[in-house]
Amino acid sequence: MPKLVDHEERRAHIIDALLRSAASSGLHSVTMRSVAIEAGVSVRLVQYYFDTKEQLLLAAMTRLTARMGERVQRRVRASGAADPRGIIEAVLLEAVPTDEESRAFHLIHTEYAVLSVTDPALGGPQFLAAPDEMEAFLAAQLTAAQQAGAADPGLDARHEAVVLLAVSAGLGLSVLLDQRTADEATTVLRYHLGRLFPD
Amino acid sequence: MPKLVDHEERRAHIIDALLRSAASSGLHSVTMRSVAIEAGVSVRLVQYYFDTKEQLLLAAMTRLTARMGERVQRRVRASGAADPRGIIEAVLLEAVPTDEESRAFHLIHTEYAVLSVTDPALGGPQFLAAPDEMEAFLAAQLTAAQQAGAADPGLDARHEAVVLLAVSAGLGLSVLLDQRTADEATTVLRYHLGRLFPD
DNA sequence: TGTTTGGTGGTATGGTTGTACCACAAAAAT
DNA sequence: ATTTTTGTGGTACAACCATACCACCAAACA
Repeated sequence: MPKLVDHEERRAHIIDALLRSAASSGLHSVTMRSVAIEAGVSVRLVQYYFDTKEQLLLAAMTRLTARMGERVQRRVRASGAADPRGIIEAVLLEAVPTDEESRAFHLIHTEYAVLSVTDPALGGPQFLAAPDEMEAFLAAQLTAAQQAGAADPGLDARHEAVVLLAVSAGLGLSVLLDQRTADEATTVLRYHLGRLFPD
Repeated sequence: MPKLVDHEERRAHIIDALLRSAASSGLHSVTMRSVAIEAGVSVRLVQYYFDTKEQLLLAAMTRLTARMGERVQRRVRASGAADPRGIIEAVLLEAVPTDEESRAFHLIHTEYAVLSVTDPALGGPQFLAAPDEMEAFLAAQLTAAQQAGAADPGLDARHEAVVLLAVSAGLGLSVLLDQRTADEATTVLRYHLGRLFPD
């Protein structure tokens, strides 16, 4: 079997074109043609590597969540935080779109999420697994902080984890909608963390 | 001039058909035809009362936000709350979709909001005014509660108002995405309020 | 009574979309 | 050397969309 091109690399190239296109004009406006043009290939090629548009969208969503996960991990590592508070802060601040890439990711991710409510074709459980995991992780970090005496022992870790997730999602969305600047959102998030971790 | 039909009533009827259609299959999938069918009228009529699709969508958004505002007011009145805490709780709990109507409203509203990020035709400031007003209102209520000795005096009212708005939006979204039940969201929201208003 | 005007239906049209189909080149396998 | 197989381009097609256009009816006004 002749294999001249790296399939995965081609697919990634096309998906990135889709993400770029979706970032500027919205996920709803991406078409096979627009993706092809943005990627600098023919429509036939997009068809070749992703049989149908639905599969293309699905693959793009998978890649998107993967890239977002990488960003979180990189940020946590870059923050150099070892204590629960630093880790929590790093994780949650990733939900606030600062640079253009982050803004694009969150916008598209939100579009996918909203779309998945009415379109069952887009993996329903795709949007359930990650937050569930995150919630458990945050609760564990909070509990650890409480045991270390860093966090208010009166807190209900489980509930606070849900609040943290909700507030970061809500703040992120408000920044996306230009209701707030990223700096304001960051300040508020830090303030809220300060209430959980008394100095 | 012969005037057999009430224009506003006809428009409302068509818009409600749009909202019903959008609630079940998503705002992105509403077409002139689908709205006409749902409303039981001809496509020509939809054209007649709303010249273009864009105007139809705009009118529907206006009506949607109006209906949502009414719901908030009705809920506050129904709660019979006179103290800041009761009022705040009533207002924020309206962001949690419980009944089907509320769920539909919030879904469509969110779709509009996300759409407005990339589509400048949909009123940009439409989504800025309401939250801004709400934030000021919540901050004022919090300050009043602090002065009455009901709320923790150590709180930064302005920041807490932003947090409240974000957490209710985030919780509402998570309920919409079926990440959480409405009951869980309600419990968490009440828990969070309990932290601001010590018993 | 005739004529304007508001309300309605049906249909044509120009454009776009996802996808299927056909052809062809070149590398691998035989 | 010939026959697969993989990658690629171009194009055709059926469906659907928003909108423009044409015709008609009945109510109001003259």
